[in-house]
Amino acid sequence: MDRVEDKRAAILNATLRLISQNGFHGTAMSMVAKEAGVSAGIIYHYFDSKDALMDELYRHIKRNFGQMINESFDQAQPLKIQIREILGQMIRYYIHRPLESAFLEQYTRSPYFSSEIEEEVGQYYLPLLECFQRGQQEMILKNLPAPVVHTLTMDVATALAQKHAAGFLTLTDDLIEQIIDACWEAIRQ
Amino acid sequence: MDRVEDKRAAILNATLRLISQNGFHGTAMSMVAKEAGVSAGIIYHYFDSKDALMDELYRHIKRNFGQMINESFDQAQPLKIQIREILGQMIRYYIHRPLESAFLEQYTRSPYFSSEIEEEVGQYYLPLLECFQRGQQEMILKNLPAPVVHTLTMDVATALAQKHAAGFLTLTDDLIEQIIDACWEAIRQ
Amino acid sequence: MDRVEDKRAAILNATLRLISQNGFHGTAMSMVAKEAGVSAGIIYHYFDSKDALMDELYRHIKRNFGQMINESFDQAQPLKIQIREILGQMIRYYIHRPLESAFLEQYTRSPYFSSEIEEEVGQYYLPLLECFQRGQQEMILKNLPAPVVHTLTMDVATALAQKHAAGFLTLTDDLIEQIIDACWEAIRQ
Amino acid sequence: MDRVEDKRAAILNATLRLISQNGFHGTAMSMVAKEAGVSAGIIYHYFDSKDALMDELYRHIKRNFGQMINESFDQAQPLKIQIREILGQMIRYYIHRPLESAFLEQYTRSPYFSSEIEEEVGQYYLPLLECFQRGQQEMILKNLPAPVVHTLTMDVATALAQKHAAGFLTLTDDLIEQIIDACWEAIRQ
DNA sequence: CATGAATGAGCGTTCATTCAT
DNA sequence: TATGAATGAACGCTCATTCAT
Repeated sequence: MDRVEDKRAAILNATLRLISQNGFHGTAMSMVAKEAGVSAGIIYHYFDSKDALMDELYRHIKRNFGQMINESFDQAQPLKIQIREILGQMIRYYIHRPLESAFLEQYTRSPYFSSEIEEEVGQYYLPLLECFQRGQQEMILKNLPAPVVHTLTMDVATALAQKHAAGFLTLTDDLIEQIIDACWEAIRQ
Repeated sequence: MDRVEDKRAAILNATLRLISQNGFHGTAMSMVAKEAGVSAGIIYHYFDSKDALMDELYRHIKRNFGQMINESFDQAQPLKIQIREILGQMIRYYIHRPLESAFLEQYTRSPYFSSEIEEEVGQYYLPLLECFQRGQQEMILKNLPAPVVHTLTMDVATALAQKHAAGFLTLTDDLIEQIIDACWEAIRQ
Repeated sequence: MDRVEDKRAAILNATLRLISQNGFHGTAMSMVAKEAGVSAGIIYHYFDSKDALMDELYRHIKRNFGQMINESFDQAQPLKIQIREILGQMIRYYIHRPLESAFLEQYTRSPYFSSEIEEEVGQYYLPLLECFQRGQQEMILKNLPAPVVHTLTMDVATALAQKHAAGFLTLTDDLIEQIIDACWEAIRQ
Repeated sequence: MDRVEDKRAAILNATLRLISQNGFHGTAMSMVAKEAGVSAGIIYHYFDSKDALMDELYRHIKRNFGQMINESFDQAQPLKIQIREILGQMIRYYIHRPLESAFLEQYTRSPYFSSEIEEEVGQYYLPLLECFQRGQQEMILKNLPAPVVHTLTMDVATALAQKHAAGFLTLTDDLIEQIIDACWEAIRQ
């Protein structure tokens, strides 16, 4: 990885750390610069604006998450096992990445959130969507709209990751398994 | 209700409307004043600061919600019916109050959110908590920590209310019933 | 004149002084605030933006100039005397107001200058235009387009006022009379 | 012309084009670099600073103009014809070079404009000045100070060239002749 | 109680200039 | 010579908060 990519990545990482702690409003560009160890001006060499930086970070996180999900498919397994496995990956992913989950919660409730970007990152989740659709066709899952399924799984995961990070809750491996079971019960037929 | 309370209430209502639309960052105190039909200065007679106004609004909403929940208890019913009824009230409450649910989502992810206030508003939910505890003792509900149950019910409700308000989803009465069923399946033994 | 108008006027005057010395680029809003003896923020209470402040100042100066010109008409005089009189007023006006003439020169060559505002302030000059038109109809003046006449009179006046202010030239009353004669010779039939 | 001079000239040309369109304030050094097809850093190899670049461009234009004027002298003609010829050259020069005239108008009203540079470029105009002086001695021209004569001829030319370029006026050959006549009438005895 | 003009720190962003390569 | 990433001071502007009236 060359210098240029290092600096770009440093800015994105600093942004992630600060936003998850202080929110969008509480994170000044000058703070990002300081945290990343660069000057204030150079951020605008890599990103057009604060908004563009946020959008880029969102895409980055969603892309990583999508890749992880796609890699975890085991087509040899029966659909029920596949779906439970995906569910577990999703929940564990955010629980082990409190910064990312805090950022996503902020982002999706902010004016930055737009249909265009949603459509763009949506492509990373086509295999996942298809899997859930097959689950509904084969009567393994309830016939709920995709956003509802999304809420009953991923939104629950990010919310719990936040509570864990904030100290309202301690997520042990055992408890994580129980949560996976609960989510599965919510969406299964 | 006298004049003083009218003005206080007008400020709180204006704040709710603006925050749910524009977020904390997008809502200037001068906008609140205009929306409420009062001068900018007088807000500081009723509230110590912008933060205090937000905290007060949070308490107000949580108090209302708590009252509604407490009023809906029907002790004559068996516990299972009681819990399902509460579940339905919780979900319907936020789905029919998109402003409140938008505000809560913003607030709980912001730096305003603190343990002290959580503890304070927690008192309104003691009967509810007790009911869930009995459900767990009687083996009707899974033995999950309170914040997890909270996430699987109220957080799901606020998230879906938001998606409904944003147009990503249309919540019919039928779909609401299905969501209630899903939440019940998630938490029941 | 009340306090509010005093402060508005103080800001406009400070702007005029600074722009005529330093140009648009060289005049920061913070300098205007300091020069006017007010805080930086309050300027935005009276004017929407730096651009709007400049536009307002331009309108202000053009309005004053137009009033002066209109008041100097003496309909009892023959047209030739009237036109020479107007010419003298125009030239003297800017020569005695180097700040205004410096501002106008800056403004008319800047991106602020727009057809809409030109049209708006143009109304103050209808009697003047009409007078020149009659001069052309009566074969007293050359049949030149209005912008050319404008250049041969007002633009010459502002340019000379600038050179006087910059010390490249000393404008005595005698010299001013000679300049009036020269402009008259340029436009007369 | 070698590479070095090519690059220097490219930077000066790019600057002329951009300044005439966007003004000093609207022309960033990075824009000059892009327009000239060079890197931002190299400009500082050829010019000490942005100010020095502007000064150099001013000298360049004034030198060209001076050369043109000096070459157009026809000593065989009577003085009156010579002066009228020079007048025509001056006016036509700027009218056919709107970029240069736009730049000059910006420059002469800016903080860049200084007596030292004026003195320096003044040398290119000695033959011209001498010619006007002879005109005054021979009672062909009015006995006006040099800056006034300058304003009544060159400043009029640049102002009209600007109005032509901005579309406020259309300068036909006929009209240009009329303007030359008007300027002549202004300065002749 | 109530107003809204006033403050000033802080924001996102730009850009002339430098310097490691 | 030449590049363009990097710097950081300065800009226009916002807004929570105060205070004379």
